[in-house]
Amino acid sequence: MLIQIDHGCDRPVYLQIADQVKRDVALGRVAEGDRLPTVRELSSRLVINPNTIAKAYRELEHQGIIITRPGSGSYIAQGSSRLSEAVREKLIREQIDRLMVEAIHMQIDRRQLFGWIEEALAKFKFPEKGAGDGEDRG
Amino acid sequence: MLIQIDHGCDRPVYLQIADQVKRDVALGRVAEGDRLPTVRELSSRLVINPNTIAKAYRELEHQGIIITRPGSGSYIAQGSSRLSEAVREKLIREQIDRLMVEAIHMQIDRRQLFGWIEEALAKFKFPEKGAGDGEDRG
Amino acid sequence: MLIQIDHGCDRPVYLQIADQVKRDVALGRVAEGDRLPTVRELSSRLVINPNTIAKAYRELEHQGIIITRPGSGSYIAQGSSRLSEAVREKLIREQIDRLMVEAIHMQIDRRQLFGWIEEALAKFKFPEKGAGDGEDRG
Amino acid sequence: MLIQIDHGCDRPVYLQIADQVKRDVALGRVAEGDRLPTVRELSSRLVINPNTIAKAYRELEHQGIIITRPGSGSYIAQGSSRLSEAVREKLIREQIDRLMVEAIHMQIDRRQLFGWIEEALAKFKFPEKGAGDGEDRG
DNA sequence: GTGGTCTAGACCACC
DNA sequence: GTGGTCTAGACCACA
Repeated sequence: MLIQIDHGCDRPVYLQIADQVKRDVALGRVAEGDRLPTVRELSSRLVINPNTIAKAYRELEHQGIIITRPGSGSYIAQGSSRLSEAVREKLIREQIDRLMVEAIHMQIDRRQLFGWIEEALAKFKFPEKGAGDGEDRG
Repeated sequence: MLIQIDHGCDRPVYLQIADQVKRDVALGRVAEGDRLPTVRELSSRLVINPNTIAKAYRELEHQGIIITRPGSGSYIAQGSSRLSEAVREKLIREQIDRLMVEAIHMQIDRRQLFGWIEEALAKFKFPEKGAGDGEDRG
Repeated sequence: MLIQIDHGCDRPVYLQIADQVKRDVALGRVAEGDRLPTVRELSSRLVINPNTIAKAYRELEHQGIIITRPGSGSYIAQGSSRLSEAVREKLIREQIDRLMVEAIHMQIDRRQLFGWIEEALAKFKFPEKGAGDGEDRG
Repeated sequence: MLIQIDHGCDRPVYLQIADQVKRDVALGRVAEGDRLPTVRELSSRLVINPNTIAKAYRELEHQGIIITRPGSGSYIAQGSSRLSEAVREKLIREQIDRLMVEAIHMQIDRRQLFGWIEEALAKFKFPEKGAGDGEDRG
């Protein structure tokens, strides 16, 4: 699992790590039950304090993305969201709105933005509920 | 200009204010040259420390969204981003990716997400510059 | 808010703190919106590292018991459990079973245990859904 | 003796094992003098490190639940707690309080909780010593 | 070996 | 003033 930290970025390091693990799960690059790098290994690889890695893993565990077994290591959990449907819709729609606002202020036009979104929709591995819906996209 | 603060939300107050000003510009609710409420007025209306309002305005000015004329007030600036095209594309695509990651982890399916995005694309006021804008960029 | 730490106990200090805050909420000793002691104050009062207090508060926030606003402080949130009904029942019944097992191995007899449980049921402030259910108990 | 390990659970494996042995004693499924599986047998059956099993047995022996005779095996001991009466009462009452706190935060109502407790009280095999045991204690 | 807890202290963002 | 992040390092529990 490749993880990169941008120390110039204002996002906290521990969240950058959590983001990237979540991203790899979302992209299908890691599967349920896969073992994550140990705290110490990632710590020495990224030259970051072990506590910071541990904090990232704890955050992921709180979100139900991984489970961590003391003495053994951390593993990708089953994908499950504990939030109600209404709350999830609200959160995602807010995030979409923020994206629109940013794009407009950066003078991205609608067609360009739409193109990038389509690329992203194709790139990620969505959980398709029905059969035969999106197999030829990703 | 209507601004509402959610103190239960984890987003800093000064960014909530800046977000909403930017949003109103993006939605076309306010236009270039419009005057913003004074720091003092907004401060008493929202029952928020004036320093916080001032910080929000400073943030907006830094992003080029408004201009502040000492002794006169703050005004909506021309929509122009000072960032290079490459940086703007990178930032927006990162934001799109984060949206995909969150949606997947909240088990939103692709079709549902696409629907919400289409609604948002329609709702906001994009600067359409004609058809020949970014097609040869790569 | 009175909080006491037993350093001889094997339960982590940060969980002892979280337990006692939860307990005070459950007993009705603090109400929604009440402010908790600041991290620094509790830290100096209990002679415990501020990070440990902060960890307790973060745990409470993850459980939805409190909300914490940077720069302002931490406050009791609305009582809400995010777990599904089935999961909640399973967790509580497991805890009841553990109680029975311990009591039996400590040779507490059934009547004695029942008495203590009745006392506890009366002592705590349960959310009574219907009208006129348990007012004469607590 | 059936023992099952939930690796997803946060309770340490060695305590899960000890819990289940204690539970079987409390339920009357095993009686004094019964022989426990050997460390080696349980180790291979549960696919768990023998050290972990040994630790569970050590814990049980420490609590006086089992006795281990080197070269012979481990056996269920006589049910007797080495703790003083006051300490036992304190420990059990604390456990009852924790149960109340958790139930309240999970929004279980008093009647529902009482029902579950009654079921558990009936399910387990308490050592009823007659009616005149602890009436003048507290 | 693994992760968890706790301490001590620096620095930053927010109000 | 408030809490948040990160570092450094000691010690413990678990497998």
